Amino acid sequence: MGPRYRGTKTEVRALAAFVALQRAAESVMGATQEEIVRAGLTQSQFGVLEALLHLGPLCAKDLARKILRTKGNLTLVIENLEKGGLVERTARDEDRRFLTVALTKKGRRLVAGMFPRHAGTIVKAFRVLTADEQEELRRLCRKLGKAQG
Amino acid sequence: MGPRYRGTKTEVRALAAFVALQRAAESVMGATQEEIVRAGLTQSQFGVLEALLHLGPLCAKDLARKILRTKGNLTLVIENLEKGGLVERTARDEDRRFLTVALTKKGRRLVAGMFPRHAGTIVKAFRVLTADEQEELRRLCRKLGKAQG
DNA sequence: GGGTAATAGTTCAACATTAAACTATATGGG
DNA sequence: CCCATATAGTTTAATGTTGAACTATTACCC
Repeated sequence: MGPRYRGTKTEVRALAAFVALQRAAESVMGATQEEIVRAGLTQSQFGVLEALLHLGPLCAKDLARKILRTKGNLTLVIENLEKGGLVERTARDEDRRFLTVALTKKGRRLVAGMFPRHAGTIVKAFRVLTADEQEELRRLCRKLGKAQG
Repeated sequence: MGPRYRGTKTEVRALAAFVALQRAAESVMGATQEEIVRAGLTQSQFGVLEALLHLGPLCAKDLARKILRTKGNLTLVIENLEKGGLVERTARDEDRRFLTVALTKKGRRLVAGMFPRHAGTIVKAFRVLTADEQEELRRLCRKLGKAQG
């Protein structure tokens, strides 16, 4: 009903890019969602397991940064993973403020088993882009992501 | 500690692009977060107001699609906006299953007042990219987003 | 027309998420 | 050593989010 907002070309360009960016990210995330739910995990839980698989044991703070959540949230996520016997945490001796979170055998088996299908889903989603386009997208996104914290 | 997962080139390329995509989206969202919180809104609430400002009155289902949330969630988001006197909903006469959600004067004033700064934040975040890069990013993201739902 | 399927929205319970206050540990300068 | 400061993690309250079951309305079709 009301008159639409009309921005400058610069604004329109950035806003359009931003909307597309959000939707693309949501779209690919949605594609991976089903497998994760089927395994009885949340996105955050899977994100933690995946990070531990690829990077080895990490402290909670690093995990929070990796999966883009708050510290407070990580406490719960790790707790729930621990209840499921998928990770274990131990205080670090050098600095007892830190916890080292590591995969258990069961956790490693689970996430390692899920990963090929997970990667396949993402590959499939990205197949609408050529290899060069994927690399260009990555380059542009990295520039954008690095610009802030 | 365990050996890192080593995927094929194709997998590595798609996964790297996906991670960068998520982080870029999070990064820009984070930049806009502060203004939204300061206005006493959530991301979802602001998303609804923004959609209504740009597109005019919409039904809850369309709003859900726009802001990438579930119907059930929209019930609450709209309810909270209504409590704040920012939107009003009226049953549509042609089809009484539909609600028409529209901005009130107060709601319009709020979101229209916020928008320039909001747009400015996004423009600023995207300034690390040239105009051409922004358009290329948009093109790639749209391809990716359209591929699924 | 009446029954069936489809669609819009609501409700509800379970859970996730955040921000802020808090505890515990470490660091560094006087 | 002691105090101030910083950092990692936890707790708590408020709120957001989802998915599934539910109601209400409409569309379709025999």
